[in-house]
Amino acid sequence: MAAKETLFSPESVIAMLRSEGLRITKKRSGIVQALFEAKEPMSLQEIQASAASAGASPDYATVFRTVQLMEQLHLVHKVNLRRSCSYYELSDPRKHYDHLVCKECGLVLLIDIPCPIGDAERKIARQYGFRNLSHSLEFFGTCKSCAD
Amino acid sequence: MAAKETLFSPESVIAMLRSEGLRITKKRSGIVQALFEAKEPMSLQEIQASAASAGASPDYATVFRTVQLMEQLHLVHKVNLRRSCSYYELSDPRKHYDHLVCKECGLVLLIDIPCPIGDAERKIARQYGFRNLSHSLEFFGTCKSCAD
DNA sequence: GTAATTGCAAATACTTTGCCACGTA
DNA sequence: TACGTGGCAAAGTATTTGCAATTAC
Repeated sequence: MAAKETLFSPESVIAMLRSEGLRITKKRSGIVQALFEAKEPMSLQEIQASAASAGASPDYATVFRTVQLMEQLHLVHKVNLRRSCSYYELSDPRKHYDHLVCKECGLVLLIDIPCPIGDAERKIARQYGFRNLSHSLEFFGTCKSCAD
Repeated sequence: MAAKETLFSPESVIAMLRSEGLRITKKRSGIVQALFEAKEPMSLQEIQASAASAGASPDYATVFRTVQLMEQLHLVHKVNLRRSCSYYELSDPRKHYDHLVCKECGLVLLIDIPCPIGDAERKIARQYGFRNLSHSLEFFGTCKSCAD
């Protein structure tokens, strides 16, 4: 583990992949880029489409394998949108990725609350003996337009 | 909506299903029973297996449809375990179902923190104009035994 | 040049539906 | 009896893998 956290950017992620002995290809860069441009969690198909429109045109299997790799390296994680496929987003350890989801229309908003979880997280880590805690927090409800 | 919350038990869930005009069968009772006996969120397969070992032997499709029904009635919900299939657990409206998951071995613990989310939930509801908010909160980390 | 990576296509897994026999109310 | 429910089997969707061609280093 690094003594000092490096900046979390496409470049730093690429550097991390490289330092794992992985090769940097146009496809992989495109996938990393797509994840960084995301406004909300993406399905593998969405990642593929975004990477495609940015010049790289990775095969679906390539997206799958790259995301899987990044997941193992804790660079991305799955988000629960209560849908039928998996959604992924970056895991910047210094950021919160908490979401607000409309159960009716599927709208997904990224919310930046002053995170009431930090304290609880530390408490839980201590109490249960867990390390490297992160969390996944999603709120589900009915948005304004759908309430009408 | 009932003026007074009834006890959340297999019987009350059965009663709710009945009051929706649904028929109570051995299969459905078995599925409800399985969910109540669960120590952690269950996949459809696990629900099926549990119901089977308790005497009912519902078809997978039956489990799927029953759980889907219960989900629509807000009696169960999906939980994000960052795995490839869906996991379900009961939705007792008076309880929190927050989880602590080990990323290494898959251990899942139900934690009962004094819920620091309630306040945030109300704040978010107001700020974003959402109604009927509920949330899903999971902590991911490395458990004590896996840290060795 | 060597070994990792990619695309293709197939295999697997999970989810969802149609239809008729069956059982509950 | 009437209509909701269950099982079977198939269809639909998402995930995962094998292998030969390709490409980064």
